[in-house]
Amino acid sequence: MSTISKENYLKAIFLQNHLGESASTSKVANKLSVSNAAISEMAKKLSQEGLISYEKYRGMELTTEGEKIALRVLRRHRLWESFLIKALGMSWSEVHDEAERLEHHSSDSLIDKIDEYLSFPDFDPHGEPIPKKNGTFPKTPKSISLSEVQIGNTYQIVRVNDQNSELMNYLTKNNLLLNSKLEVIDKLSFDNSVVVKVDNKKNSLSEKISKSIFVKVLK
Amino acid sequence: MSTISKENYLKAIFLQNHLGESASTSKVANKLSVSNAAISEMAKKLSQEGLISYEKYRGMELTTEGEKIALRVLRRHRLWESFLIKALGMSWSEVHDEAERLEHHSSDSLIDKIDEYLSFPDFDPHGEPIPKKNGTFPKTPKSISLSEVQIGNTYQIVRVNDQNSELMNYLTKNNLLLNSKLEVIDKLSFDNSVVVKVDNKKNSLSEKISKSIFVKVLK
DNA sequence: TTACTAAGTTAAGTATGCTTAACTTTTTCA
DNA sequence: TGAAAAAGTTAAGCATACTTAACTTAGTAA
Repeated sequence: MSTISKENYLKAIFLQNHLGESASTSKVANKLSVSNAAISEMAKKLSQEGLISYEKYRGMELTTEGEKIALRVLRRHRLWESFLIKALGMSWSEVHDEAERLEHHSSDSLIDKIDEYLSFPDFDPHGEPIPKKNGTFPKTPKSISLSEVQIGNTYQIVRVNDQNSELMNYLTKNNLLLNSKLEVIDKLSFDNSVVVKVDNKKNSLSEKISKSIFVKVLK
Repeated sequence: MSTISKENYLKAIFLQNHLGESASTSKVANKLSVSNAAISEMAKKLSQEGLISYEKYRGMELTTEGEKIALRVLRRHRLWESFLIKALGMSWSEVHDEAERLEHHSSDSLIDKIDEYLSFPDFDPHGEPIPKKNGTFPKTPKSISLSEVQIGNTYQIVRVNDQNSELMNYLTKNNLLLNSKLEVIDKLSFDNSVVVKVDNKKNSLSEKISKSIFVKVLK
C-alpha cells in the first residue's frame, strides 16, 4: 500500500534518476532529510512491493509501477503549484512547500478540477513539465543554462530550478520569471558571473544563480 | 505538540459540545471511527497537554487552548469547502471529505488567501458559521428545523447538516440548497414527513431529511 | 594491493496511534 | 437496591517510520 512516506521516496528517486544520476542511498536521504538507515529500510519495502528494483549497495531504480506513482505525485505537485499561483496569487517562493503537502491529500477528482481550471497546462510556472493524467510527460523545450550563454545574444527563460525559496524571491523581485527576455551583456570569467539586461535594467547574476536559470536563444 | 490526529479529536469534541451534548468517549469514538480505547488513551494525552479537561468516566471538555485549535481547524475546513465549491465548481457532496484532509495540510498564508478570495465569508455553503481568524464565531441566524414548521408558511433554508453525502446529493438534485425558498404544503403525522413546494414542484421529505434542514420563516 | 575512508546496511530502540481482550465503573430498570 | 447491561479504561500488542550505534562493503589513493 502506498503511504505519504512512500510517495515521497518514489518521487525523490524519480527526480534523482531524471537528473541522469543514480538514486544512491545518500542522495535520497539528503533530499528527504532522513538518515541513510531510513533509506535502506524503505528500499527493502519498496522493492518487496515491486515499486523499485534494488540491490544492496547498488542504488535504486523505479519499476514501471513505481514510476507511475512518482509521476502521479509529481503531477499533483506541479498542478497545485500552478493553481496556487494562478488562482490565489501566491508567490513563487511559497507554493513549493505548500504543494509538497497538498500533493498527498487531494482526490483524483480535485486534481482533475484543478487541471481543468488551468486549461490542462503542459508546464508549471517554473517551466517544469506537468505529467499528464495518462502518465505521459510533455516534451521539455531544448534549453541551456544561463551559465553557458554567449555575450550579445538575447534569450528567453524557459525553466527555473525551484529548490530554494530565497532564490525564488530574488528572481521574482528582479523580474527573472518564466518567459522573461534578457540580453547577455557580459560574462566575468574570474567568478563565472553573468551580467544581463532585463527590462532595461542591468543585473549581475552569480554562477550559482545562473546555473538555476535555463534559457533558449531568441536571436 | 498538535498532530493531525489531535486536531481531529479536538474538532470532534468541539462539535459534540457545540450540539449541547457532552463529549462522551463513545460519541467521539463513533464520530472518529476508532475504538473507545483509542479515545481513553488520547484523552489522557490531550489532558496532560492542557487542551481538554478530562476526568475518567466523565467525558471531555475543551480548555480555552483546546478550543482555539478546534476553531482553527473548523475554520480551515469550512473555508476549504466554500472554496472548492466556488472556485472549482465541486459538488456539495464531494467537498466534505476533501476538506477533511486539506484542513490539516494548509499554511496560515494559504488559508488567508482563500479567505480573501471568498471575501471573508461568515457562512459556508451549508450555512455553518466560519470561525474568524481572531477566533470569534459569526452569529448564526435563528432557525428551526424543517420538522417543526407550520403548514402554509413560507421559509428560507439557512442551514443544512452536512454529515451525509448521499443526502447532499439528494438535496442538490431537488434544489434544496442554502437560501432556497419553500412553502410548506402538508405535514403527515403518521411518519412525521413534510410536504413542501420548491420551484413550484411538490416534494415529500422524510422526518430524517427534514431534521437536517434548518429554515427561517419568511411570512 | 593494502589500508583507509566513504557509503551503505543492520540491529535495537522510540514515538504515535491504532487494535483486541480483559477488566472496572456507571447507568438502568425491574 | 441490586443485578445486568452499557460505557469506559487498562494492558498488551502491532504497524509505520523514524533514530543512533555498530558493523559491512565499496571505492580510493599511496
